[in-house]
Amino acid sequence: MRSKLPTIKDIAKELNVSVSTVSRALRGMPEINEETRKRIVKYSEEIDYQPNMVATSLVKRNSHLIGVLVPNMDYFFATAVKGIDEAAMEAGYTVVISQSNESYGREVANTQRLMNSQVEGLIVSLSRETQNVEHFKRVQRKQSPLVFFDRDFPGLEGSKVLLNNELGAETAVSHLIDQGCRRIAYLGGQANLAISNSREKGYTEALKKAGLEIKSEYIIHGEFEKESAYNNMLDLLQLAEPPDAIFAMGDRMALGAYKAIKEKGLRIPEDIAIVGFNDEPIMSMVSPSISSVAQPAFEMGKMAARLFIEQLNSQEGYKNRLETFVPHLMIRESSMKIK
Amino acid sequence: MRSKLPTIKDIAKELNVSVSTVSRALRGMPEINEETRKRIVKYSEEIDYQPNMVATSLVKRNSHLIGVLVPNMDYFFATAVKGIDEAAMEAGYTVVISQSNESYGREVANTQRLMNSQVEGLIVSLSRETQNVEHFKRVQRKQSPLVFFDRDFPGLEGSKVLLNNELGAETAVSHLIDQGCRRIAYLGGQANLAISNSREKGYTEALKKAGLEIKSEYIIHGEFEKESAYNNMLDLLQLAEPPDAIFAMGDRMALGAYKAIKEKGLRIPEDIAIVGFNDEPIMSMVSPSISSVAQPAFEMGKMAARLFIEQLNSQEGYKNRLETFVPHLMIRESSMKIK
DNA sequence: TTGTACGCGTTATCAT
DNA sequence: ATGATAACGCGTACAA
Repeated sequence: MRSKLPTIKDIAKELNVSVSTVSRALRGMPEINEETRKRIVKYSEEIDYQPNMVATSLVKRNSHLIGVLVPNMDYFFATAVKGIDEAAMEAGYTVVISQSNESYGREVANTQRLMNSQVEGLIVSLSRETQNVEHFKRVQRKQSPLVFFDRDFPGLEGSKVLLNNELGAETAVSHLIDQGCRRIAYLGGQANLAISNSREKGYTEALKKAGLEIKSEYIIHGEFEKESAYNNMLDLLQLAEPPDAIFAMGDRMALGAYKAIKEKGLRIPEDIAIVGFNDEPIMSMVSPSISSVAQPAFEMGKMAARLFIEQLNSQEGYKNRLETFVPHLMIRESSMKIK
Repeated sequence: MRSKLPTIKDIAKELNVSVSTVSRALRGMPEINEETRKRIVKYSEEIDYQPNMVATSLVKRNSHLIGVLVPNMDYFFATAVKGIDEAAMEAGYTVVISQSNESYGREVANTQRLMNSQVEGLIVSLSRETQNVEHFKRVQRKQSPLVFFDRDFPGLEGSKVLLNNELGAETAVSHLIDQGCRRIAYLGGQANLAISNSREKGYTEALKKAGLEIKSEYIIHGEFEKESAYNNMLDLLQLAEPPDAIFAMGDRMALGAYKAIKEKGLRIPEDIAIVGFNDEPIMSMVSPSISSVAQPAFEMGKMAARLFIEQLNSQEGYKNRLETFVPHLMIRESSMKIK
């Protein structure tokens, strides 16, 4: 279906003026007679004329579309996307979102698809599976802006908006130490994940600074899901010296540990304190509420969009930028031993 | 930045053939000499030629872009969008997402923005504030496909993908009755909201069928947020005959009630049972876990995209379609009084 | 099988 | 102040 829409040609014909006059009038160029401009504007509104952005894009060589590729739409990414959207909108850009579902294959496919969908460049957060970033080379060869956020990878080239994960972890663990915890365990992700490693580093740093021993049996590399953390927590509870605090690299994992601890009849935070990472809404909804390291997701998204547009408007020889954000610890019941 | 990209013209010049030959070869048209096609394909790959979709869109008069407008990115919509994306991708379409943040003003603005961004039509879920749907008339005048999902409004014209909310509510309340509950309260939204009313209707239906009295003090019209439900629940507990079960029109509200009940030292489900609506992940994560009515979000999204594409490919005189989905009750600890 | 020429809707350049 | 015309990159009748 879809019938033919009116174009500036139709307007020109109807009003006996040239297309250029119509074009100029509609775009409010100065050199137009006020009379004719009014006639043109009036008639355009009558027939509900809408400019065809595709044609404009072709001439101007831009689509004003930004491709966004995220692993999923959990709270963090949904919020970040809102930030991207807001900044993009302000600058007159529209966002095309695509989810990789944490799958490398889909990430590659979606990268292609987005680039073929007229987007002017990409804002990307890598999938958890991604261990190869060749598919982005194409984007760069095209000289298109490429901004990564939240997730990094060795050898990745492009502007980046990252969180100081190490600092976040260190802050969280130091807080647990301040609360009197001495046997703090780390529930982390697979050993090759950049984010997990940064947070682990922050964890060990905090322990070192406090002069506490780093015990390998307190450092767990598991899956991201709740179930995995639940099982790992049960194992931790079997230790001769079970931990008196848990720092989890993600809220899902924190919730798994939380469940295991509760089921064993132990008290939170009295017996075992917990701090998670991401500050998902659920953390404040459960009882006792759970402390968590919050990321400025919205701000990070905004910044990503800003870097994108900056690069778009830049001249030859743009240098990739790196913006690092500082996380903020949300202290809740699960880690408040000292009232 | 952004340098000039190679076009079929460049390829034609380099290979001493005409642009039409290149165009045909690249799109695998049959009437091309196998020799020349190989030369062309080979060279195109060498210089990493990427077709300019903007130009193609202009000629073909389609952008293969679907505009999606959702109120937010909570679990339901995130999942629905995944469904839309999947079906769209299969059909060669790309999705442009925009969030209204439950604001009428943003909905209107985003509708305009999307339509100006070359999308071929819209898949929309209304914002909670929306009480006027004039802004969609424009889309329809353009003969563009318009599909609404999840949220309806009187007088709204377009294809629709809805949930049988009444049935969902009735199922939930009947289940509570089966579990022995007799004083069931309904935590609903503002009185002018279609979804809230449908669910309220299901609630009263179930009571009627069981021959139970419908008490107005058990029917609450509040806000969607947890806090509002929390306060309303506290009020309910003050009644001479407090309810022995809560059916909430949304999970957030269920969580608010949940919190109030727990704080008052009452047991769930023994003293008061709870059923929510939406089946957000959190419902299975808390303890006791909370029953909830699940919507087939992914399938609903897929269907919306299918209707969209169907309409796009249809001839003159397409009739709007209505697809209704059946919800499914997830029974969990919060409503299992009979083991 | 291949080439020529025009059109898609708009903007930009150069005249008038 | 306005008009004619050539782009933008690609697809496609029509010709050859």
